[in-house]
Amino acid sequence: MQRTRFGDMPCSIARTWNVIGEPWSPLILRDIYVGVRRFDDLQASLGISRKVLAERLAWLVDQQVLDRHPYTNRPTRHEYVLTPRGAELCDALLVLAGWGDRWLAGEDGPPALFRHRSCGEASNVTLHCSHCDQPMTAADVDVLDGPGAPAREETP
Amino acid sequence: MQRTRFGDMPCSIARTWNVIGEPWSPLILRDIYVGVRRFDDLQASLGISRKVLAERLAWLVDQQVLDRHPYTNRPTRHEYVLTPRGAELCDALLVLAGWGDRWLAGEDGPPALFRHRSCGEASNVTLHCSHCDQPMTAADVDVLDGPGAPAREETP
DNA sequence: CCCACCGAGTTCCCTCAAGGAACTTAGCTG
DNA sequence: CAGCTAAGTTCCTTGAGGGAACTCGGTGGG
Repeated sequence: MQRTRFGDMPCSIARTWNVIGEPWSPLILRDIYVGVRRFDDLQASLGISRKVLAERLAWLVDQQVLDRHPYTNRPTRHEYVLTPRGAELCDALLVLAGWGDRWLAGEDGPPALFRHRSCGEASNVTLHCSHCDQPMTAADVDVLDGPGAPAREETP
Repeated sequence: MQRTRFGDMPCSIARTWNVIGEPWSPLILRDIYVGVRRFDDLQASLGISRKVLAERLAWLVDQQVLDRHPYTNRPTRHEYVLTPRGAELCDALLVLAGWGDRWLAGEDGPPALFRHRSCGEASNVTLHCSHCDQPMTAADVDVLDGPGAPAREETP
């Protein structure tokens, strides 16, 4: 929850940022993605303030990125799991991680490897076009107004 | 610059977040990517405080994501352009935008379309494995320690 | 020559969120 | 009953975000 609300902007990047743009949010998702699912475990793993963690989790549940469900009654205890929405966000994390691996890893090399289960190799993600299946990066793209674009001034 | 420094964590997501995780950073990159390159234009386009914009631009230049170079002397004026590092970050923005398009666009549809220049179609990005070229998402991945992982305790 | 103007910041002040530590609550467990 | 544990919640301090006004160097007009 930053000062300016990004969620109302006519821009999918801004809206996405509104959901996961606060500090800690992507790291919380990362931890849940790799299997750290409980409040105290998350707090210990991240070193985050309990207050902020509680706020973030509530927000992410509210945004339908996470689901809070009990893993035991007697006593009732909850854990946080990814929703389909949240799982797709992890794809974006994979790309961010790839960028960090490429540009920020330093001499030691990347701190984590991603093994593609179906081919068994540690690899990185590359971006392809959903239409022609060929590689596609931001440099190969023209940005056009979409149907949800704000109305424009008539040609001046 | 958030309170906790993410840049020192042994995690490429955290390190990447340290570079672009503050509010506004991805929107600044987006604007520069689509051609808004000057201070006042960015300020007007984003509605950001001039103070924060100046801070962010300086930080992004410092992180080698942007380059500040003069587009005219007499009087000296500067514009901000993407470095190769920054251009690759825009790939990640494309993925974030895709997620926003899919989950947050609402009835009006996405506010922007991305046309793949080589095939001419408006499309989205999908993630593929850099090794086997097949589709690859976070759900198909095992996360392993990499060479830059912190040393672990001996097996307890 | 003087004044207004423009781009690109910088300074000042206020508010609100991040961080930390301590406290709470509900239900086991010995 | 005392203590423990998971999962928050409360309180306080500090510092970043936001806005508005100010600065600075150069330019162009009268």
